[in-house]
Amino acid sequence: MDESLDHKLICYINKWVKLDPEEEKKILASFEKQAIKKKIKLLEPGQVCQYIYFIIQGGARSYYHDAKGDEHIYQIRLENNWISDLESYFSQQPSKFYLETLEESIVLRISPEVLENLYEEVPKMERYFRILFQKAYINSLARLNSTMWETAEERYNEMIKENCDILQRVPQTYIASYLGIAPESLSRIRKKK
Amino acid sequence: MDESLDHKLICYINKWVKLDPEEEKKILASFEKQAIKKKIKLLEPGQVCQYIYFIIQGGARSYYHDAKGDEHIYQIRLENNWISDLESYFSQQPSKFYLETLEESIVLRISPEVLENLYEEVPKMERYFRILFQKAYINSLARLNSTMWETAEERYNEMIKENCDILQRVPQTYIASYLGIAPESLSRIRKKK
DNA sequence: CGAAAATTTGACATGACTCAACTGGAGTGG
DNA sequence: CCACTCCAGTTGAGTCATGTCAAATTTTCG
Repeated sequence: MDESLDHKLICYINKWVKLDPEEEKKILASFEKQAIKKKIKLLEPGQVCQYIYFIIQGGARSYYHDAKGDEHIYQIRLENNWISDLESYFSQQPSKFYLETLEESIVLRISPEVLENLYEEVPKMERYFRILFQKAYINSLARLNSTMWETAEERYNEMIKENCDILQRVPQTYIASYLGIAPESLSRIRKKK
Repeated sequence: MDESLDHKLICYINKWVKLDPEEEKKILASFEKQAIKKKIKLLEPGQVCQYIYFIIQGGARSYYHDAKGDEHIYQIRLENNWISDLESYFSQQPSKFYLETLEESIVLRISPEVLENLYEEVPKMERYFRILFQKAYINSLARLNSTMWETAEERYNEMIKENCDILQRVPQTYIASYLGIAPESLSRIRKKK
């Protein structure tokens, strides 16, 4: 498998903390690379989430089925992003979620134990994840806010402004679910333009 | 001012990382205590958010005015919780939010520069905040999900189950706004019971 | 006690959902 | 290479939860 891809993770982390070569080596040694075909499940409800995944290539989504059996998409992530069920991963309790590739993908994965060790060995990683979660939290609050107070149309327009690549690569139904809209409604919104 | 209150912060942090007395001292030295009357603004739109606040006693909310001038509440926090506008605080860009006490309150506050120093002096704090943001992110995703896929009534019921104390101490209009419901609708939901 | 604020109630409007039918393009097999 | 199926997306009609606006009522607090 192409070793140069590992570099993407290091690049990404280096945006927020400055790593020396020794640290980079330790980090890369902590992750396992995995190649996955399209529409393959990395996690299913009832299982404990064993890994955080960094997507080097491809994409994935997390979703679940509610009490009525309806499917709702929590996250859609393409390359250079993390995906997991953090709640299950950190608590080591069974997950309610599916984790599934959207495309043929390559990921780097790390288990909670190895991550704990990595925090000890490379304290900058603790800093990196502190910053990562801080930003994720801020983003999530913004998304929460737009879901509460903006119309479906406004939310869709913001989405295409910021993530036009996702639109090209992911079925419309998934986008709709991610935005909290019925697929029919999203279709009508798109027609208006 | 009552010194014993400082202990609350240490207790709270000690739930997640084990501090020795030396570290506790450094942490407490980094925070400034502030007593604030009811309905006082700690931050207004246009200002840069200078502090993260740990509420020892009392409570606060963050809110903003949208383009139409309507007020929306982002967060409601009582004692033993953090409140701030993290986006402004970490980016040092002007905030869009108000931060206002709900009751007469006592807080411990810390500026970004002092917090950076504290991370250096007491690396466990970096770990603590990593865990804090991690949990905040997970909670925020859950709140997002319930806003998207549950009815106003379901959301209200979950709220009273988990935060019945907030209900007693905060005007209903605020709860409604926090839940993303019109105050009239919340009133009708409550009547049904 | 009285003014101001918060909450409730009523009447009505509407954005978005649901369900069902239709369309069109992609992939499959004869 | 053409029919056939399948699935995502679209369209239409009807419904419903929740919002809006205005008025009435209750609560709060100086």
